[in-house]
Amino acid sequence: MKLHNTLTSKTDDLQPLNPPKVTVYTCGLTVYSQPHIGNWAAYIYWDVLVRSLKAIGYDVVRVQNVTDVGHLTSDEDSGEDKMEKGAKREGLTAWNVADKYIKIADHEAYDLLGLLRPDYMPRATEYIPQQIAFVEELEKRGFTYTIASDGLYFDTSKLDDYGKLAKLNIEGLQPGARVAYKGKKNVTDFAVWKYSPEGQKRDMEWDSPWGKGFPGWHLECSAMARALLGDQIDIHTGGIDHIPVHHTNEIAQTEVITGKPFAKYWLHNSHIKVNGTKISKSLGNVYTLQDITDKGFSIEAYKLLILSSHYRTEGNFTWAILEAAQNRLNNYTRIAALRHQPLATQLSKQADFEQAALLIKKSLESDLNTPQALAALSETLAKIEEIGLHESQVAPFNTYLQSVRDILGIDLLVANITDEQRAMIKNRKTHHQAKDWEESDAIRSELKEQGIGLADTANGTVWYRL
RNA sequence: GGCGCCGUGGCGGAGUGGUUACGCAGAGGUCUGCAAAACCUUGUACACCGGUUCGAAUCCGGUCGGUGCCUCCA
Repeated sequence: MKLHNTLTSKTDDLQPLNPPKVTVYTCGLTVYSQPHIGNWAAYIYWDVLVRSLKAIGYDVVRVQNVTDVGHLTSDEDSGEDKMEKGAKREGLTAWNVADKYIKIADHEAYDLLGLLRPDYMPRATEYIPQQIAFVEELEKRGFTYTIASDGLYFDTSKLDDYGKLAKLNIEGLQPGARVAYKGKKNVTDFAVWKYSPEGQKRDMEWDSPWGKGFPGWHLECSAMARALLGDQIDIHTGGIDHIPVHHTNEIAQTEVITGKPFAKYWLHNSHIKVNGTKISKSLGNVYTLQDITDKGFSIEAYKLLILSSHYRTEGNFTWAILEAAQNRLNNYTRIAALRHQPLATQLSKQADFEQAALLIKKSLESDLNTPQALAALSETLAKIEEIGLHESQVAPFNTYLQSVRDILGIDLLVANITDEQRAMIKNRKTHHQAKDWEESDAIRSELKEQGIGLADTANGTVWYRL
């Protein structure tokens, strides 16, 4: 498996720390509002990553956290906690907001998108003792300092290699838009523990050796990754936006304590744009899965749209592009339905399904080249459409479709029609042969209402799902 | 201002120093009761300017353009 590693800026061969085990940590959602299609794009890619690793034979242990506290509205450690802000907006407590969006996200990810559930999905609020212990260790090593009535901060100047992931130019940060928060020793310093504002009661706050408050956002990933996966992990994934701050700070904290490289491979997905520009609330182009189904498109088509571009490419979303993906998917399912309708065609011309499956696997082993994998899938299906499926090839074809589902997460195992529907098709054939077009067409339109389309080909009538 | 990414045929989007990516859409044709599908034919792409090379869209430099993070948003 070759993967592009942000840390080395190169596409490296995956060499796990303890093969065949591969540990994967994915930065999860902050559960304070409705997830949008851009959020899901990232998880679709990492889902295929995990599926590919498993297909290769690795024993994957995956953690994906749930950020339910501490994520501020600014990377400057100023501003509000997104959770508390969401609570205010919805007239709920922060705890209720978290529960609400965890439920929604869960439904969308695992019911609608059909992603694989990670082995662990820890909530930051469930790991407060571990986070406090983590900060205590940082403090013991002299990496922290206090800003009165604000919080405990990590002193990034004490690290020689701070910013190695992002290749940060610390000097360059000074004159820019990024203004140092008051009291910080260095612009890049970040909070590991924030105090509850004086005279205010937060929904989420805990006692700590430094006073009542809540953990810094970056801390949770470091603490939970360590608690669940150990001092070192193989692969850490996340959005490209997390490179300069969040992941940089995770590395700083963890490596101070363990003295070892945190993650061996850092994978980052680019963001998908909408209408050629970034997804942003102020631009009003924040779409959800609901919007997709409301327009009559399928969630599976959206997955296909995402996988049609590489995870490191800035993808684009428009309704026209989604329509193209939907058409492509419809063609796939129409051909996949042939698994129930073998023809007495020439066996010698059949596709080599084992080879075809291997082609997909090889593409994904090449830094998760999903567009290339889909091209291979398209070519295989096109061949079946062209020559039909021989009776003896039904089983290999099904095996192939299963591997497509397992590795790409695209389910083309189209269900068979009912006996009744089969009888209707047979009945229509009788009328058709008798040139009784009226009756023949009536049956056809009745089937259409049941979601079954018919095509009279040179080899007879073929059905497909609409 | 700092850091980064990208520029491929109508749209989306891979890849490679010399060979058809692939998909969607379009055009012409064959077939066909109709419909749908299929099949055949069709686009000879790689921002621009230099350089390296026998040969570059693919490597190097520059120019122009777009876009992202640093601020609500993955």
